[in-house]
Formats: sequence, C-alpha cells, structure tokens
Amino acid sequence: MFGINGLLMDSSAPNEGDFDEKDLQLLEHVEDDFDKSLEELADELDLSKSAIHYRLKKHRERGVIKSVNATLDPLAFGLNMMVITNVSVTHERGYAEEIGERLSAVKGVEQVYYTMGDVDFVVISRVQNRTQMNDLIDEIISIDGVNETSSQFVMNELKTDRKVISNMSEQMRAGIGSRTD
Amino acid sequence: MFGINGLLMDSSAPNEGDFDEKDLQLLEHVEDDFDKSLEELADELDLSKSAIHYRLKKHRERGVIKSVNATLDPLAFGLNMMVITNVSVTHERGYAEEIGERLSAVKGVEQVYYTMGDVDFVVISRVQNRTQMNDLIDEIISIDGVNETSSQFVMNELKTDRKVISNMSEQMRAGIGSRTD
DNA sequence: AATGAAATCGACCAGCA
DNA sequence: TGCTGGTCGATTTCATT
Repeated sequence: MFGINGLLMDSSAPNEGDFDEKDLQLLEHVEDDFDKSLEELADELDLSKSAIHYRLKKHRERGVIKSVNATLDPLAFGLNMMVITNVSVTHERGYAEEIGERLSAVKGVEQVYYTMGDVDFVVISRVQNRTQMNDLIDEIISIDGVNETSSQFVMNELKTDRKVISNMSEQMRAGIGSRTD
Repeated sequence: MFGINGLLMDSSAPNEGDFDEKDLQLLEHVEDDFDKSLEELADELDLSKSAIHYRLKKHRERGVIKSVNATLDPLAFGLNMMVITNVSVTHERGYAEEIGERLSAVKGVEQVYYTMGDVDFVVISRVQNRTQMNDLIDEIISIDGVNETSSQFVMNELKTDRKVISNMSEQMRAGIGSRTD
C-alpha cells in the first residue's frame, strides 16, 4: 500500500500523456486563466472555436483537467499568517495513514505531505492570528501518535502557483509520456 | 471620500472582510467548483441568478476572487515525483529577495516560501524522474548565496487543495474583518 | 477529430427597494 | 448598495462529415 509509487499512481488513472503542442499551449492557457473566451483561445492557437471546445472537453473527460476553480485571496479573509510544520510520528506502522487524515482535517491546514526521512509529515497552514496559530499547533500535537513538531513561520510567499505546465522545463515537456525514471 | 481609513483602503488593498453568510457560501462553492451554473448556485443559496452574478462580479472587482483557473492533474504529464527542499543561504542581507526569485525561476519549482529560523527557504518541486530531481537540486545549489540544502522526498500528497474557505474554522469565519492579532 | 446549426447559459442594462 | 427581470450575445451541445 505504501509503495514508492503506490499512492501517487492510484485509482483516478494516471493518464498517459498524449498531447500535441497545441494541447500543451491550450492547457497552459486555461491553467493560468479560464476566463478567456473560446474565440481568444482560438485566435492564439490558430484553431477554430469548436476545435478548442472539443479539446477542452476531451481533457476534462480524461481527467487531465480535474476541475475549474475560483482562486481566492486569503488576505481578503484575514488569513495573513502561514506556518510550515514538520511533524514526526511514533513509528507504529499503519497509523501513518490515519495520522495523515487527522492532520488534513485540522482547520486551517492547507497542505499535508507524507515524506521519507526523519520528518514524517510536512504540514502547511494558514491562520488569522497568533492565537489561532498556537491553537492549531496544539491540535496537531494532541493527535495520537504525533511525536514531535517544529514550525517555521512564513515571512513571505514568493511563489504559490500551481501552474503545472508553465513550471515545466523543456526537458519535462519532452518527457511527457515517456517513462524514464 | 477619504475618511479615517482612507489610506488603508487603497488600490491593491488587502480587502477588509465585508462578507455575509451568503457570500461565504457562494465563495466556498466557486472555490470548489466553478463549473456550476448560475442557476444551480441560485437554487442552493436561495438567491436569483442575477444576484449571484452581481455578487460574483463584485468579488472579482474587489480582488477577493483573484482568477479562475483550470486545475490540471500533474500525473497526466508524468510529474509523479515531489520534493520538499529546505534551503539555507549565506546571510548577506539584501540577497534574500534575489535568491527567492532565482529559486522561483527554477523549472519544476512549484512553491517557494521565505521563512523565519535556521532554514531560510522552503521549496516544493515537482519532476518526472530521478534525473530531473538531481538536476533540480543541483541547480538550486548552484544559485549564488545558497549555502546548504536538504531534501525530503514526498511519498504521498495527502492534501493539496487551496480551498481557503473550507479550510477555515468557525472561529476563523467569525474572525473575518476583525483584527485581533 | 473537426464542423456548423440549434438550444442553452451567462453578461449586461435600466429601473426599483 | 443590493437586487430584479428581460434582452442580447456567447457558449455548449449535437448531428454530420
């Protein structure tokens, strides 16, 4: 269950790459901004409006486009403090998954990663003030199996975007579909 | 026009909260799924289609909704390895910002945080294979001013969503607008 | 996989509470 | 300021190639 690739390659079918350059351009565009009209996209990519629509639909059906979401400004809700917490747990195997779920359920927690090495989980959270930060860390510590935590306060979010495609190098773009690991 | 708060309410203004319960519900919905039709949203929130449209437009104009984006599946592009890298830098102040920019520009890097404490940057990256992972870490090390790095391989992404609103506790929801830190 | 026509949906406006 | 109802234009869908 916890194989190296096991959890990353699960259920929702790892869609093998089958993209031409137009697809990558299109996906890069909509990843960055889904408000663009079909016409704009059609012009930029030199395709007909219908073709754009057809491709988008296909990518949705195949799960390449998982969803379309509004991106909200956390500051608009007073969420101006961010913390990165390293969590180590007591190694009674089997509990890891449950602890991960518990961590994910803590209010204010935004990201949870299970990692190899001495630190077991990396938890990224967002809160409004110091009181909430203390409460959040207390809640994490109180989870059964959590051994030790150490937190770093984020002073500046330099990059937070999830732009999968524009983050890729040329090499990565070339490597789509090929499995050379 | 420019009252007591005038200067605080300017242009790029961290938008002070001014949300009723309907706003929060609406924003929670569109943050989770922007594909819902105005009609669906109108039904769920007991408002007219026009009212939903009106509110969404307002939130956009105020920057509460920063953008609308397609969320892509990284696995569809073979990006099935994730690394969290702690980067410490030589403390010649003033360089930090430039180093942050350089880190952000490295292909494959998804998130960069500048933190307090002994570790200076936390960098989260996504690559397709071990070769790319090594290349990426080499590139980070080669950045001028970077002192030391230590990386953790991510075995499982338990939570990666940026659902600002659904991640908030009741206390946080109540705390919108009030500044009690 | 792409097209064009027909049905559906969202954007905008003037007016109103 | 927030909302309504109606109109117009854009988008989605579908039958065809």
